[in-house]
Amino acid sequence: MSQTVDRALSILPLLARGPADLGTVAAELDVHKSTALRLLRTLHEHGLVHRQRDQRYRLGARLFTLAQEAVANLDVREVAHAHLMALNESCGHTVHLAVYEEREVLYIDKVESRYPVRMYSRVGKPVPITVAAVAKLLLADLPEAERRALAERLDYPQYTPRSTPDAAAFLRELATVREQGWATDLGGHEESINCVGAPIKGPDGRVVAAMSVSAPNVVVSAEELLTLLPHVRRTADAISREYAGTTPPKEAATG
Amino acid sequence: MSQTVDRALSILPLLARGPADLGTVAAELDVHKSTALRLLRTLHEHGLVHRQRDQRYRLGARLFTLAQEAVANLDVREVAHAHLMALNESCGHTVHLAVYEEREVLYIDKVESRYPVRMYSRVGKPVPITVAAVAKLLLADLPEAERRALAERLDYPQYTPRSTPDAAAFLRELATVREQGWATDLGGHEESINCVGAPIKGPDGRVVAAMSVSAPNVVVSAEELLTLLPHVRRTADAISREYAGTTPPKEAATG
DNA sequence: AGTCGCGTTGCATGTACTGCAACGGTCGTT
DNA sequence: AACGACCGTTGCAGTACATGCAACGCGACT
Repeated sequence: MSQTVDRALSILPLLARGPADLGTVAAELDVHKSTALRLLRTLHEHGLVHRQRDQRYRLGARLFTLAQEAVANLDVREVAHAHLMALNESCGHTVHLAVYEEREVLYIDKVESRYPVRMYSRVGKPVPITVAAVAKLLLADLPEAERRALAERLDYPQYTPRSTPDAAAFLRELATVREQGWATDLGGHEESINCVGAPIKGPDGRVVAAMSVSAPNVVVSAEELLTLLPHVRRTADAISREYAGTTPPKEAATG
Repeated sequence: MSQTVDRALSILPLLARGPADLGTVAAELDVHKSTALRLLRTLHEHGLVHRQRDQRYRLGARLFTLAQEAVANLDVREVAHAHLMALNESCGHTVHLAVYEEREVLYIDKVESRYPVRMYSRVGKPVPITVAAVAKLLLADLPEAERRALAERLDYPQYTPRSTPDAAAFLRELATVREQGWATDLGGHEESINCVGAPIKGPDGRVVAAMSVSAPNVVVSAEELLTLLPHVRRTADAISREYAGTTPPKEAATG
């Protein structure tokens, strides 16, 4: 809505692809060099971009600090962390915590597997939204209209033969998930990786986050992993209760 | 330099302190509500701020993604990680990796101690710049003029009696560090915590990052920790060599 | 030494940002 | 249930401010 700011912010994802010099930035924004310069300078003053010795621009450290503070505001994460650690202690597998925001699902915490074979993922990375167990849990709770609209607009990449094929199938899956109160991803993203997840609910009953346990076939079979379901659900419920306790009753905080 | 962008970006640190509504933001920026609205909308479209259910604004998830991608561009981190893990495996203590950028030093990687008593720190958090071993290493390598100017401008908080007292002492310390090629922090930040660190150098010999091992007194004494120095230096040198190998010879990348 | 490329600066033009005032919805109150 | 207060939102006129141009300075490469 604000042209200047819009242009300035467009520089960030551009630099996320790697360092760039002034000319490149100006060309990509389709503005004059002097314009790009002033925008970059402003970003620089705020620490969002950094100028390296060869004069090219990179994303800056302040982004780190901000992201850090952003996550600090997500109270669920604080509450959940200890529970996730405990779950990891007892089962040994990778544990994830994720939230939904602005048509994206992303991991906000992770406890690494104690097994040598680990799943690749990273806190802050968007989650494959059509297949991940945590994504299903979070989307299943969206208001009907929003859920339907989102499902229609998504891409359905066929990571594996078991990936969700299309919007219709996805919506059916979400209905099931909402009804049963838990979700799985059985090789829908990576052929050999399975996940079981459960929702974390706020005091108003709405899903504020989702957690899952993931393990590769080579460590435990899908059936064995499913035996962890009660444990996962108990953990999620425990987090929900503690979260309800710490959250000011009226505050409808997302995360 | 660009008023509009400047104002828009000022919103981010403001929201980092916690969610805020439109009126608050407008008041803090000292602009009209409608102006604040348009800025917030633009930030929103780019995913940098998120609107929660109570209509208040929070920092958004895209910040995470960007920070994530920013760090992915720091090649030192990629190279260093395995070495840091190995060092942690062998000694068990907390291992940190840090870089200098825009008058700040910050942790970009960390391997947690295997001992129950752990040092508090967080990736992305600014480092106490006048006392931390990694900060000394990074600042010691700055060009004379910049180093001196920075030292004069810093605050010297007395965390403990052994904290660096003033600019003169700090500059002397940096000279020593530069000469000996390693640094310590013996209770200068937290009374009971000691660190030993060594620099990681780029192909041109300049310090691109610094690493350190930290442990509380209750686990090992300062003397014991110092016996790890050769090990730490060997690790830092190994990273330097590998980094020199992977870095295009001409690229003067900061991180 | 000369030329090319890139970042930088000052300035005139006009665009798009600003603040105002009025509207509409929601919540809390009487 | 009706009223009032509050907050977010919209359209608009004026003008501050962002834009692009052209010229300069600097360093690298030939």
